[in-house]
Amino acid sequence: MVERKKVFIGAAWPYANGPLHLGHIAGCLLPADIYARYCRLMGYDTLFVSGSDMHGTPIMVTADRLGLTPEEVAEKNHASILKTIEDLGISYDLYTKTHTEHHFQVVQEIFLGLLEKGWIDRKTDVAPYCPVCGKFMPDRYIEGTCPFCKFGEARGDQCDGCGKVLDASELLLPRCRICGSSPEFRETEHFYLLLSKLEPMVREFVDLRKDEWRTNTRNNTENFLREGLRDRAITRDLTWGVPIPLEGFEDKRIYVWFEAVCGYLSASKLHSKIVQRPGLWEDYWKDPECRHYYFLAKDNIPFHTIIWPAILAGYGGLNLPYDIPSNEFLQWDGSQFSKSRGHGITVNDFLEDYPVDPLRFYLSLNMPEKGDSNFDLGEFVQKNNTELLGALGNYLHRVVTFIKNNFGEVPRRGELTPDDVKMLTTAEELYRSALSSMEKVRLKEGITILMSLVNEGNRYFNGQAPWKLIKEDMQRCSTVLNVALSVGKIIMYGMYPYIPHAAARWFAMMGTTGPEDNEWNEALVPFREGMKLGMPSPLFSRLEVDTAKEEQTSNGAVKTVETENKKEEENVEQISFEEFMKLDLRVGTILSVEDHPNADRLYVLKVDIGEEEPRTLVAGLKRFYKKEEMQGKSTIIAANLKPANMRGVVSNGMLLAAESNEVVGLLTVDPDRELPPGSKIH
RNA sequence: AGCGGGGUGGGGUAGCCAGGAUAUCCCGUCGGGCUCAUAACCCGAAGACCAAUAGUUCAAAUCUAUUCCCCGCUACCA
Repeated sequence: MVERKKVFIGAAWPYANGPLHLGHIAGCLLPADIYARYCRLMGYDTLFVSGSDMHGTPIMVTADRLGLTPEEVAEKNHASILKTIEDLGISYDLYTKTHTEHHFQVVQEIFLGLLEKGWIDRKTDVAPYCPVCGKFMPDRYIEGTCPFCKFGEARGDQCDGCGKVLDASELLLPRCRICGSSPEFRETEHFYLLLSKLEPMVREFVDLRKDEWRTNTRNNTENFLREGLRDRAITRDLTWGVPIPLEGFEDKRIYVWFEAVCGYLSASKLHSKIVQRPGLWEDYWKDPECRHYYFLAKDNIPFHTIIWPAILAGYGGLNLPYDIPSNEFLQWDGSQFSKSRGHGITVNDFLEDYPVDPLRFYLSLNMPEKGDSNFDLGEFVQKNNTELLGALGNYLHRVVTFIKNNFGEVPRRGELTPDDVKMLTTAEELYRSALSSMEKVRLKEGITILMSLVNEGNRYFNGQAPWKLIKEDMQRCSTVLNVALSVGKIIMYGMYPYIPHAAARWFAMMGTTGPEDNEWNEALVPFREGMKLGMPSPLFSRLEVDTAKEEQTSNGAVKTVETENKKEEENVEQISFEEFMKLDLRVGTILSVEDHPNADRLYVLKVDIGEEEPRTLVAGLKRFYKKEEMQGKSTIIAANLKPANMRGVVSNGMLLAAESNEVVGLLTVDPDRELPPGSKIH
């Protein structure tokens, strides 16, 4: 007997700093699920896992702001993500999380393994330590004078003045950004993953596999390798994360980017435990025939093509990735989903208004496999109504209701005409071709092929016109309907990975069970003649854009931890008149507007505020104003703002502008009054 | 600025890696058919110098070079 093909499928671990939005779904969860369902249908021995990534600084920051513990924040979001996964019908064998004893153990095992083999080394470094705050400071929390250009506000990792990458210890006159006190440089010992030593193995792996990867996966990775790999610190002076399994490191944790990817392995092992087959995970991780697929968005590529393979190769004895189908981003209303800006919509919110399978269907058609794609509500509704319902749903429904009304059971197939044969052959061909697209993880192509089969079905049905045959030639009518129903069966087998809920409902209606594992072939076997049919009811319903809702969502009603928090911030604190008067607001006339030499979104302005020399200001208005539009305008300037270096140009003050929903307008001075530059505002 | 992706009929897209004869599909527009089906389905028509230029080739949307534009990431958005 031929051994079953084995497949491990991992979907990138969502970061538990907020609920999932549609972008996450389109980029990793959904494609991974479709692929997993496809694999099971093909009879592959499949393991499909993921989990929530719970550690790291951003979660700590959120926790601080909300007055919660990091664990509370992460758990809350984990719960929300779990709900989304369930609602979407993502068929994980296990969805777990990184903040578990089990995960700790697995990570620590890998860590120690690498240490033992010499792939991890400890290096003592001096790091800035703030005696007032009582902790080591992350690079971006320290500022000082750049040793190269003497710019006074260089950050610990990079100087904004000259753009040079810095080490915090190089800074002159360093200070803590939180309390302003000057940090001490204390010795701290950290562990480094010696990527420079692992590089040959990574390179070998990449060269072996890259030809089958998507363009963006390949290019991103090669670019990374071209610059050569640098050793990276994999521990941090933090308390939120996976503990280091060695004495003397109680105040340090293994950093997320090392630890989170290990989740694929820890989740696999946990799954074995849960199903009470302790050695099961080895089938997937130690059998070299098992192919590993990782589904992720493009921002995650190097972690899966370089770092994770490096860890695995260094540790030894475990399978490296096979394919890494990375997706571009799904946009909402023309721009990036963003939790912090409240742009986009969460899946949970979306599913309150619309059913799951139309969403899965639309995202499948619109998957950002090649380039960024846009989620458009109007288009979503339209695709649902015309393709999912109009073409697919209607085909199945017209066939089944016709049969139900006239036969009540699967009609007999008599002698086949060339038309019938052609229909059946086409159906089989397209079905096989769709499966082969899915095999190559060309999921968009797969569903498109299936939709063309739906088209063929409708055409056949129209051409044969069973509603006429029923009056003229009962036997012929019966055959046509049998063929049409068989085509429907094939379609729904093919569609099952994409719209599993609808598929299951349809098969239930037929009085059978839905596609089982290893049943892809069953699609080509006609339903048993004489089998009684259940009561047909439409699979999909017509949708409408709820305009009120749309208004709300496109205005950014993403219910995230962030926005909840924002609301609190909007309860603006009252300040005294004296405090207000601290602001030196002046009328300023914009003399000139130039592009910033080193930043895409910035202008450099010369503004006359009544001083001898015009002020130089930097403003991020490029997206909202043309140069000519700003030239000559009298606007309001905050004149006593601390100067700031904006990517190499020092800005002495700030233009005042109002913003609402991405519409930005400068505040200008009443042109009917003579108010010279420098006039004080109060 | 560095990196990645992309520019295809009115809108949204497929095809490009492995170059070939009428450039795909959905919507929209126009005309027709059908009446089994959730006003769904089917047929036909109009509409694209495949971003631009140069090159390779018997042959280019597809390969090469250059340019322009869009999007994202990084940075930054005072």
